[in-house]
Amino acid sequence: MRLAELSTRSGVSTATIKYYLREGLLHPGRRITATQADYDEGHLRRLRLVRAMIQVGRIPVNSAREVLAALQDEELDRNRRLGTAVWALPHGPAPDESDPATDSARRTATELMDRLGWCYGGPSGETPTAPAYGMLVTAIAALARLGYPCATADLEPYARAMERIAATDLDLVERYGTPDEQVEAAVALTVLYEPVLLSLRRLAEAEESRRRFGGK
Amino acid sequence: MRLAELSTRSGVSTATIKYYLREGLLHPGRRITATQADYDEGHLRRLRLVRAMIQVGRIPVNSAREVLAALQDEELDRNRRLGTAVWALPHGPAPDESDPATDSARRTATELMDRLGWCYGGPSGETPTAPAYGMLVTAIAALARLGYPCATADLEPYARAMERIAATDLDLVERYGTPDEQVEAAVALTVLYEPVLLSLRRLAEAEESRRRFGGK
DNA sequence: CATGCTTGGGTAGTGTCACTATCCAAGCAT
DNA sequence: ATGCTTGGATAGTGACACTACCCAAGCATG
Repeated sequence: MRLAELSTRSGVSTATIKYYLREGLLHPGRRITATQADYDEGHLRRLRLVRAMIQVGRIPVNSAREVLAALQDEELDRNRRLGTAVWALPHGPAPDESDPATDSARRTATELMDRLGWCYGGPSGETPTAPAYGMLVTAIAALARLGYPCATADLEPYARAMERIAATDLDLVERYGTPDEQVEAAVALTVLYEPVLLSLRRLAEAEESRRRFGGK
Repeated sequence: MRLAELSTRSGVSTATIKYYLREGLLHPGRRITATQADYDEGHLRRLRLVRAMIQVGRIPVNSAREVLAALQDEELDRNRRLGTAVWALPHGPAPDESDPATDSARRTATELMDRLGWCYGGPSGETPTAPAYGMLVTAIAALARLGYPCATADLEPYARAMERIAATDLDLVERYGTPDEQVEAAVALTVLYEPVLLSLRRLAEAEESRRRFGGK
């Protein structure tokens, strides 16, 4: 398959594919002549994954490259590959340590983790705090600054719901046979179910609001 | 309070505050002299909301302006104000109608809504499909193109979880007294709980993965 | 009252990001 | 031989969220 065909089959312009090749999100094709290269189904699949991560999952190109690199790092076992990949996902601004609300938020988050019995360490297990943990602290601090309640008890129902979601996620992942497939599936499902969750939440809120405040 | 004090109290640079004033995210201060203006606690509060929406909630400046405009539109009742505000939140690319996966995704989404008994219309009730609905269709289609299962039955547990989350959200909102406060709270909680949910999900996935695949 | 610093408003510039347009030589097709 | 297509490289584009600079008006200080 040549570049033009890869483009039509994926719906991505040749210019953009060339950009992804330059950025290392896609392996170079097999060179046929000095001016032609051959791409296969693997390229097509990877290209679709890249597009979905960037456009639907809103992952920056640089992060996508890191995630993909982690996916195929032969040095690592399955767990670490997955952990490293999720580690590379964007996670917003770091907590603002100069703000006292951050300290308070960090205490709330730690208390929540304790109550749930969660570890929040990295893939290597040496408990460098996960990026998602910083993301949580930042969000709790922002809510606190605005005067919205965010005590451990307020967060617990959300955490419990996410516990069930995570179990469902991993059930889906375990449908896949090989570790390689599982790791890719885990990343794809983590990233692409995010918009699914957020949109379902907004729809559910609209529905609940309609039910509570009159159905007209 | 003058601009400089607003800046130190909020932690936002004067240049950025001036930018927000220009963009209409913040009302102009009360003019004292030709070169001085006075800002109050309301400005500080609004500024913190704007910052949180943009930095933590990752809302573009233009969308934030629309959301805030809807919040204080005196023409509308509470439900419509809220609906209009949530309507203005970013919702990713529209579904790609030229792709057959989109048709299939739309059928899946409709079936899901039916099974849950949800409406998916707008705040005005005339059922122009909600932006969140398009967001859902886009995500399902992307998953389908990658070969990941996304049948109605796969989505239902996620939707059920979000149903409970939405109920919790609205319980929090109902703590607030006046409709004005409730509308602001609803938007703030919708936007700022999104990173909370996503980070909790990633932490829960890490925890669940640790439990299933060995805790070392 | 002169001097110099600060203030708020306006304009123009910056860095990042995700592409996109253009150019070029090599090749294939007729 | 001629002209179109291909892949690679370089430079440019438009959106975005600021950010730096300039200016005239004010206040503060000796």
